Order: sequence, then structure tokens, then C-alpha cells
Amino acid sequence: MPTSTVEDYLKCILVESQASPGARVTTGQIATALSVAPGTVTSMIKALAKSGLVSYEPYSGVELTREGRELAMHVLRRHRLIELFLVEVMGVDWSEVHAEAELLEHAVSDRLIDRMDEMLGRPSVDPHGDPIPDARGRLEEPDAASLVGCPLARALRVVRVTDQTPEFLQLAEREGLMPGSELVVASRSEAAGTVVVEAADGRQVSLGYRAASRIQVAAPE
Amino acid sequence: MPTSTVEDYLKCILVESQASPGARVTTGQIATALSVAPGTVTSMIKALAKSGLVSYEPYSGVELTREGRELAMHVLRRHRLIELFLVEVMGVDWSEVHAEAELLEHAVSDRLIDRMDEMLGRPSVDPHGDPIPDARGRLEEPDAASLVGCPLARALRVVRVTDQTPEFLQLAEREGLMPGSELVVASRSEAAGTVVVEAADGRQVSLGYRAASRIQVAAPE
DNA sequence: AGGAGTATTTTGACTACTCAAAAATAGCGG
DNA sequence: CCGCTATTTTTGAGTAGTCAAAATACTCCT
Repeated sequence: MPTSTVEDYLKCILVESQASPGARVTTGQIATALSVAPGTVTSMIKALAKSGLVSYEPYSGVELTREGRELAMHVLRRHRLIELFLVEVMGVDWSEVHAEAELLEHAVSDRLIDRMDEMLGRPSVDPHGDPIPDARGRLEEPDAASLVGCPLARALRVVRVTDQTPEFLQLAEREGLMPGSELVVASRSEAAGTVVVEAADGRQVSLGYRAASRIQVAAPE
Repeated sequence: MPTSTVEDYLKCILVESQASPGARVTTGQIATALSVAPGTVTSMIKALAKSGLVSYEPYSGVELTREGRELAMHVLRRHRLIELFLVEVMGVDWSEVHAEAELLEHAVSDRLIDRMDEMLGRPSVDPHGDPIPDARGRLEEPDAASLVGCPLARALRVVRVTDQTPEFLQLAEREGLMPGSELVVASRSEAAGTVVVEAADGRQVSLGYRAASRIQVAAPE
């Protein structure tokens, strides 16, 4: 049985490698993401490599093995189902569910997860639009355009928000930029690094490139 | 922030001291209840004493301090609310909820616990009839009679089942001895150490004294 | 009171995780 | 190809929890 620390490392490696596909994940990246000292990551990674969960070449980064990826997928599934459960069934604010799920994902049994899945109608995405791996650990990662790369002056729908900080999520909620919301990108300024968005209620919001890149959109319906 | 191990020790000391009021809890008792080696308990207890959560006199047992008791009460509250939530909201079998709650009680935030409490209508007992401490850690422990000490040939109602093993709980369910069930104690044999109970459906069940003492009853309604 | 037997504590060691700080390495600019 | 900087790894040490087995203390019986 993997410890919850091991689960955290694997999940972290999975999401980091999804964020930049093709590249190996560096120990520094992991240290930052998990808020631990760099040396801690190195020794942990060596332990994971010994257990066959990652492949590791010193100074060149880490990659999940098939077994490690499967485990990480299950943790991710638990995390995202719990998030959705908290929002849909328990009425928790979507800006708070990430932190709650971070703890619960290590404590909830597979039976309970399946019960949640059933209660929620076998959903495919969590409250942030992140796809939920199925019970066999399969996941298709849709590649949607972000507010930085999408066409202008076209009706669009938010499908995913890839920033889990409560502050960002509260902003998104306030400005009508949650998954499902409709919007139009009014303009972009390369020089200023801003994107001006018109939400469904007609209000205009200006976002920096970093923030804009965290919001993914698709054609309405 | 106490670790989940500390929470387990405190909760264990609390329930053991409730089971035999007045007596100090021995390290051996704790070791058995938590399935750890006796020496482990001794060193853990010394750490708890240093943190001011228990008072400890070598060879004479342990007692919770006010602070330790408060903490233990909160853990017990979490545990029992989670059990009820799992049964009422998620439809989990009552014989399984104890084990689930054992893990979840360390991972659920206070906010979520309060949300559960609200959803369940501020309940006073869990699915086994165990009383739920309130948000301030207060608890009244009703002293009901068990099937060993109650009157014979009188209509009674099960109010509490004080054995959390799945096997026992499944038996109780099968034989109609869950909290709320009505029954009559038909006879008792001191010599054989058995109690014969007639459940609501008319079936008779014979229980050993140990099992009978685990089922508490009160007058119907 | 003297043992015998049981419960408890001590000892020494191990796993899992962590950090700070020193040492090693990679990759770049010249 | 040499040196500089940033990153990574190593080293040494500490915390939390655990066990097996030896040592100690209690208790009860004769």
C-alpha cells in the first residue's frame, strides 16, 4: 500500500508531465510544487525508482513507469471525483474543494469513490473542467484553446480553469468565467500583455496573459 | 496540529475510559485496542504527557487532561458524524462505516463536518446508537440497560449496539436487532450464559452473554 | 514474606520522511 | 575550453512512529 506521501509525489509528477508533455519532470519542479526542499525530492525519487514507480536518471529528471502512472491516475480520479462530490452533493464552494480533496484523496476507499461516481452519474469532468480518469485509470486530455490563443469576437464557452488557487477561482466566479459561462474575447494587446473579455452579463474584464492562459474555451454547446 | 496517530490514541483512551468509568486506562488496554506493541504505547504516552494531553503515572495507567479530552471529543464527533453521513447520504452498509470513518475522521475539515451535521439535521446519535458530541465537545452518555440486565417478557426497543465489528453488525441486522428494532427477552440462562430474544418478526435468537451485553435497550417509543 | 506470573517499561534498532548546508554537476557565455 | 551560475545531489542530522526482546515492577497466592 503506497503511503500518502508517495501518492502525492506520483500525482505531482503526473500533472507536471501533463502540463508540459514530452519533457521529463525535474526534481526542482517537484520541490516547488510540493513545497519541500530539493534534497528531499531527490531522496524520495530514488525510493520511488527502487519501487519501480518512476524511472530516474540523475540530473535528467523523472518519468512515471506504467505502474506509477496507473497509481497516479487513480489518485487523480479520487481527487477530482471528491471535488465534484463536494460541490454537487455537499454544496461546498468550488474555490475551496481543491484543498479539501487534497486531504480526502488519501483517506477514501475505492468502494466509496465508486459510490460517489455512481451518485454523480459517472461524470467526465470535475468542477474546474478537469477530466476525471475512469475506474481503469484511462483519461483523455482534451486540448482546448485558452483565452490567449482563441479567436476574437466569437461567442465562446469556458470549459476549463487550470488554476486551483482560491483567489483565482473566486475571481473567475465573480467575473462570470466559470466552466459553462459564455463569453467573447473583445481584444488582446500583445504589448500590454492583456486580454479583454466580455462576460455573458456584458461586463468587460481585463486579464493578464498568465491568467488568460489558465482559462480554456470551446465553441458554445 | 495533532497527527492522526495522536488523534487515534486520544480517541482510544476516551472510549476505553467511557467503557469502564472511574478506572485509569492501562497501556496494555491501549496496545490491544490499537493493535500495537505494548512498548510502543508507553513511549507514545510519554510524548502525549509531555504535550499535556494526558496525565501519566508509570505502572498506574493514563487519564485524559481537559485539553486531551476536548481533542478526543472532537475526533469522536467527526467519527460518528461521518458514520451517519455514510449511511444516510451515501447508502453505505452500517457494518462497513466504522472502518471507513476510522480513516476519514483524520482527513475531514471542521467546515465539512459542520456541513454534514447540518445536512443530517444536527443528529444526536450515529447509526449504532452511539451519541454524537456537539460542536463544543459536550456529550451525554445515556446509561441504558443491556440484554443481560433488562427485564424479561417486556416489549423493548434496541437503542444502541456497542460492537463495531462487521460480523457482529451483520448478525444484528440479520436478526432484527438494529437500533429502532423492537424485541422481547424471552428467557435467560445463567448457567448456559445465553439470552433468548424474540425479535419483531417473531423469530427467536439465542445470544451469548458477551454478545447480549453489546445490545442496549430501552422502553419502546 | 517469598516467589511465580503477568504487566509494564526500557533498550536498541528500523522505516519513512524531512531539512540545511556542503559538494558535485550541467549548461551556458565568452 | 574555461569558468560562472543555477540546479541537483550528497551528507549529516532530526522527528514521528514502530517492533522485538530484555529488564523491571507490580500482584497475588501460598
